[in-house]
Order: sequence, then structure tokens, then C-alpha cells
Amino acid sequence: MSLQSALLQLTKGGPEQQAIDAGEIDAIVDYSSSNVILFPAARRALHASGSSLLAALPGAEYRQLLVGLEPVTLKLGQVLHEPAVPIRYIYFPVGCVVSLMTTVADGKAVEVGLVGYEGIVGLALGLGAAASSVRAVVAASGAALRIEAARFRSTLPQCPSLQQELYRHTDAMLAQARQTIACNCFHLSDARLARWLLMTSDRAQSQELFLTQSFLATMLGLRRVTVTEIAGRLWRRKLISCGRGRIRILDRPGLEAAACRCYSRIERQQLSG
Amino acid sequence: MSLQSALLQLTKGGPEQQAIDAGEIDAIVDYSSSNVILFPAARRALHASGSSLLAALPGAEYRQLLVGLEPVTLKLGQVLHEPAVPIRYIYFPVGCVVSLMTTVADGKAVEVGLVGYEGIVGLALGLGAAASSVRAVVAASGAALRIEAARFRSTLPQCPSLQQELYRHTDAMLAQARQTIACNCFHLSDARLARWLLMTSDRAQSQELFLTQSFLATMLGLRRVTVTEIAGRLWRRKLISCGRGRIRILDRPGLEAAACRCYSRIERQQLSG
DNA sequence: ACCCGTATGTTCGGCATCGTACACAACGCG
DNA sequence: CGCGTTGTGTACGATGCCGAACATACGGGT
Repeated sequence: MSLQSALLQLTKGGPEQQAIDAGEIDAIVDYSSSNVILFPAARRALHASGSSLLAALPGAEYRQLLVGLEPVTLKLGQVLHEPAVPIRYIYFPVGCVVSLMTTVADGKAVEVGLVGYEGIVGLALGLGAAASSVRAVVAASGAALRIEAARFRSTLPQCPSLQQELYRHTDAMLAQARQTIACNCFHLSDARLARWLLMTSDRAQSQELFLTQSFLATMLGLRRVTVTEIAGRLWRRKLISCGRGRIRILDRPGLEAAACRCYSRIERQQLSG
Repeated sequence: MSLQSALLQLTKGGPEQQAIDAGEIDAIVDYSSSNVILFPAARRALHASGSSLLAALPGAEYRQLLVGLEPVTLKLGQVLHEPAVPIRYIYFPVGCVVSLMTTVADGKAVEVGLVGYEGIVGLALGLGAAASSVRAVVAASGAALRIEAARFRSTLPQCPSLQQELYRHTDAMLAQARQTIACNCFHLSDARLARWLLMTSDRAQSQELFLTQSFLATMLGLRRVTVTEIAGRLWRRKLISCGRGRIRILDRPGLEAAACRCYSRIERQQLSG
């Protein structure tokens, strides 16, 4: 999938047309499932070291869940679930980063949550809903473990620790969304962009992110032009370097100083467990 | 408590000084407890018709919870819990409306959630946390039922329906926060203010709200002056009327048209149950 | 009846971000 | 190698909201 079609995925489909073409989604998901890694060794490696949420589970629950888990590779721009459409798979990111987007009535969208190895994509299912209220889009390619929705739903009641982790993560996502409200309200775009780079970098566990400035603009609800200007400023300050579809963090402490303190506040709650 | 001291409650206490004076909070809470209504009849009336969340519980759980519930009257500006401070009581609003506020590093705060008869104040406790990440402030005076935190925590595991309602409400609050992010990002202040009036009016079940424009400004993260200007515009359009510490909705359909569609989207999810 | 605290109304310059348009540069493919 | 596609850089006016300062009006208490 090209960057452009990825962006199309991001922006198409307003709230008035939530009954989107299910076939299209399936196609994307099927595309990812063709990348399934079948080697048990890889599966175990992914599982044990990858998801801090799964790693926190006791052995019994871990094994019970493992049966239904399937490793997949997710690519930038892939849509994992759409708002108001029943969730098919729950994803536990391992190396990928997933962005949650909410739309407004005229179709514009903005990121409202960021999930990595510490979390779950498809939380709503664990809270008893069949569908999420947001779109989940892959913001950094990488591996994930997924489980079918029905299977997850039937396993969850037998796994108290998984439940506990899920609720803890829900609390963290709630705090993340709420901090984002305050941050968007009071802080300048420069600080917000710096925060986004840091948060995504933390979850991708890499100083280099492969995405376009258009993508970034969509995430932050800014114009592409604004992102270019900010990136230029940060680059002149030697905090980052930019290429074509590539952003690298050069000076992490410097970037943290340029970001607002919402960064540390969110990460403390989110990545602490 | 005067409106001014209420506003002081709202704005004092930045994130750097989260270890606020516990004595002061206790004083406020004790003030409310002096207004406890002791008549069993009133208690029953409050319980049955007031909280749609409690009303959805089956008889057995209802009665089990009832033992610990205590009716209180909450006044504008009262702080029910502070971020990072252990929650003492869970509140089920009946006639009051409670606003959840998040602060940023420099102490400024903005509303990130609105709770009425449909919800719970102190959700974090139900998710396994001891403290919330937000401040809960009364935005419209009225009655509520409260229960001690420890008691709630011990009762919850025995009440599957209560758990289910709690998780359903958590999902709704998450959706509310996320929709607020998008709304603040894309919609003009006029529409946001209209939305706030409608949402608060729905929860207070009254066309008249008793609060100052300063209070409203704090909630929306705007200047008081901006609120005055917007209120003037809405008033000229005969949608609302304003008095000193009083706002009345005159033309509800008109105000809904002036608000963004985030209003109906949030209310559909939140008040549907 | 008066006064003072409190709430509301008005003005002014500043500026971050927007929408739009256009130019340039890198990569991929025939 | 040339060409179209895609990503990045620059310019310009418009505007919504901000910060600050000041003016007015309501209303309860002495």
C-alpha cells in the first residue's frame, strides 16, 4: 500500500457514511493475514518479549490466550477497525504503533489515542461493546498478535489478570485522551508535534519513523504546510532530521524539552506497567 | 460557597502541586455531608428515578448497593475528587451535573468530561485505580448518591450488572473525551459553547443553568471575554437569554442547530442506555 | 439608600493557524 | 533517460482567539 492510498484510508469515510464498504476492509485485513508468521519459535518470541500487557499475565492465562493468538505484520496506513463496524480482531501490538482516530461530521479526522506494545487495539470489545467508536490506523509498520473477537470475548471472563490489565489500560487510554484535550487546548503545535514524535518513537522503539508530513498533519489535525514549517524549525534546531517519508530523532533530550510536559505525564501513566 | 470561591477551587492547584491540602478538600466534602437527606422516602425516590445507571440494575444488586448509598446535595464548584489523591467517595449524580477537568503543566485546566444522572463520578476506582487523573467539579447543583470507596470496591465484584454498567459507561466517557478532542480541533467556539449548554441542560434536566460566564470559560478553555461575545451572539439570535450567573435556553432546536453535530453524537452514546 | 464586591460588556493590537496556490525536488517506472 | 507521481518548501491574505486594560451594571449587606 502506498503512502497516498494510506492517506486515502485515513480521510475517506465521514461519519454520515459509517456503513463503509466492508469488502474493502476485509481486503486490507486479508492482505495482512497473508503475512502471518507461522513459525512457533517466532510466535513465542513475539509473545514473550513483545507485548508488555501480555507479558504481565500469569502463565496459565498466557497459555490459554496463546492458543488463539496469531502473529501478523501490519503495514503503515492499514485500518484495523472502523467506527460502528463490529470488531473482528483484537490486536496486541508488538513492534507496530496504532493510532486511533475520531472523525467529526464533515469527515475531518484527528488522532485521539496512540497504542503500542503496552496496549490493546479493540478495547471497546473488552468493555462489552461490539464496535469501537474510533478508526484504528497503523502509524508505524510492525508486528502484532491478534485474536478473533468471539474467541477473545469467550476467553476474557476466565482470565482475571487479563481483565485487570485491560481495565488498567482503559484507564490509561482515558487519561491519554483527556490529557490530549488539555494539550490541544493550551499548547502550541510545535510542542504537540514534538510530543507525537516522542510518543510514537517510544512505542515503535526506534528513533526513526517512516511517515510523510501529510500523515503527521492528519494525525495532529494540522495542515500539511504547518507540519512542514514546524519540522523545519525543529530541524534547524538540530532536534530532528527529515527525509522523504522519514523523520529521525537526533536529539532526544532536546526534543523532550521542546515538547510539552504532557509527554511525560502520559508516558508515566501509559508505559509504567 | 460563592461563585468566586468556586472559581478559585477550579483554577488553583497546578499539576506541580498535586499534593494539595487534604484538609481543605475534607472541609468541602464535610460541608456537603451536612446536607445529607435522611428521610428513607426521599432516599428511595432519589434512587429509583434519579440515576439511570442505578435504575438499570436488577433488584438484588440494587438492594446490596443501597445499604451503602447516602444521599447528598452537591453545590456548584464543589470538588469531589482531585487528581492523584485517593478517591473517598463514588458519586451517582441524580440531579446534579459534574464536570471533569484536566490540567496542564502551568495550571490551566479544561473540561474533559461531563457526568449526570447517567453516570458515575470516580470511575477510575472501578477500573482498579485508587485515584482519578482528573478533578471532579460540580457544574450544576443538585442531588447525588454517594458510597464510600472501600465499600464500593468490595461490593463491585459481587455485582455483575453494576460492573457491566460501569464498563459501558467507561466506554461512553472514552468516546466523549475522544469526540471532544475532535470537536475542539475543528469546530468554532460558538458551536462548542452551544454544545456545552445543551449537554449540561440535558443532564441537569432544566432549561436554566446557574453559572457565571467565567465558570463557563474555564470549562471550555476560553477567555471570559470570548464567552461574553459568544453569549451575546446567541442571545441576539434569540437562542438563549443571560442574566447575572444565569443562562436560559430559549430555543432548543435553534441552539442544537448552532451546536456542532458532536452534540447528538455524544448524547446518543451517553444517554441512550 | 448607598456602597462595594462581583458579573458582564467593549476595545485594541498581536499572533498562531488556516485555506489556497504554486514551485521545486525526489523517487519509480517505462 | 525522461516523465509522471508523490512529497516537501514558500508565499499571501484571512481570521479566530488571545492578553490586557478598562467601562458599566447588577445586587446583597450595612
